Amino acid sequence: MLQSRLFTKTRKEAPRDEVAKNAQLLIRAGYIHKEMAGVYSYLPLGLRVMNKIIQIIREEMDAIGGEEVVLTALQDRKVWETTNRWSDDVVSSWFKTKLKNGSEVGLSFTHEEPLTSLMRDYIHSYRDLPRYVYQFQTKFRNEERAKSGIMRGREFLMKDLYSFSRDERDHDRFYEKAKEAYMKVWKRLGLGETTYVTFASGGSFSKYSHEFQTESDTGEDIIYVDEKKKIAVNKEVLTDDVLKDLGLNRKNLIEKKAVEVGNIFNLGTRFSDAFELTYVDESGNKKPVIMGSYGIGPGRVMGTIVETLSDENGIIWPESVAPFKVHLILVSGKDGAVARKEADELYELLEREEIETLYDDREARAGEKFADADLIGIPWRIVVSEKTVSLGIHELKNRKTGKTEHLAEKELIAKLKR
RNA sequence: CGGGGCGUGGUGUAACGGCUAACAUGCUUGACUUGGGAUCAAGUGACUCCGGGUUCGAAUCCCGGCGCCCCGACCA
Repeated sequence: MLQSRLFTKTRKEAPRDEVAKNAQLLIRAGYIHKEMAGVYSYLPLGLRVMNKIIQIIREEMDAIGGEEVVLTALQDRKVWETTNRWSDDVVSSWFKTKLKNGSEVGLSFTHEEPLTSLMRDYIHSYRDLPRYVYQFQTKFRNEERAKSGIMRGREFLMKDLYSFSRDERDHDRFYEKAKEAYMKVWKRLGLGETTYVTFASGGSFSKYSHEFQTESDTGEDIIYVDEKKKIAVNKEVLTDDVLKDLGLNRKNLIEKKAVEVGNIFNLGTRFSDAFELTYVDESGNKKPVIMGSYGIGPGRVMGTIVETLSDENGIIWPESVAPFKVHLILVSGKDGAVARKEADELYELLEREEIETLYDDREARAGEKFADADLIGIPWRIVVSEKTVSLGIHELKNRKTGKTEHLAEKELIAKLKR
């Protein structure tokens, strides 16, 4: 993509009303735009990152048998009255509005109810189980206090998967698979080293739920990590009994602040009972479906990556989610035509080789372009200037390590194609 | 929802109750320049968040509203 075609621009200063690093950098670099407190639009660069995060999650959900859908954001009051979760006294974060005829509808804050209700039309027999249904969908939550940039918003995207199993044994088996899939997701997103499976409160159907907590000072949670065992316990449930139960020793635990990037929990028959979602087994017995819920917030993931992986000059995206793989920068001297021609040709070559490239073809000084490139944070930078043209080499710099190398064209392409 | 802070050109800041609201940046034009946000020149851009009040006079003081940020509580 030609940078001159990008309508967003970088800015030197962050807006006064943003304190969180994620929002400051993402706004300065032109990834997002703030509409109001806790509500952000995603701009071309931001959308590219978001789509990559989504795709990684999608691939891992598909790999464990997920079937993707998109449910509606407008929600039927009746469905929520089934589980007694319509009232504002029970769920305070509802956004509600009215149809022209006066009847109330809600804006989805989660989807257990509508999906359970929907699945009643499709699950009747043990032959219809198990099912793993997921979506990427906007959630609306009337947070009393939005904060930390894109980390806690009033409108945000969420991947939520719901499992429908015939019994606890099947459910547990999938639950473990989902846990592993989640760990793969963090690894692919560049958060593998700092994200821990964390034991948290479980509710009425299991002793624990599991949160996926990424170390970060902006986090709202306090977790206690056993680094050897790579597991953690949320402070909320930390007691001697729990430690004993999990086989952990208080002495080995390190306190850390962390961001909850995902969570999974056993819903048991809470929703299937309420909606009478049942199936008939081989012997003709009617049984309730066992459900589970598995969430990840892609926007929060994006914010967490920026919080975790950035330096004083800007963002440092992992290759897997970077908006582009390569930032090609033209530095044109007195007679810019030669360098420009060379850069144009290299850009075409990179495009042909399907290496995602942002080409800074603008007429601007080198320093400004470098500063922009650091801020935007694309992993690889190629500089084409009079110097590189006259030497007949390609200069490749790594955003993360700062290492620069000089390569012939073939080597360059080979390296970037990996 | 309790407590605190703050609303001034697009952005970041300044201005004792008193001159035409200043500076930087951005943007436009030109010159010079092209390996780390250069330099110079000329322009552009604000009903000082909204509404009321006090005063000869309000960006500044008072009241109300709206918005934003932070701490805490809450977080299906």
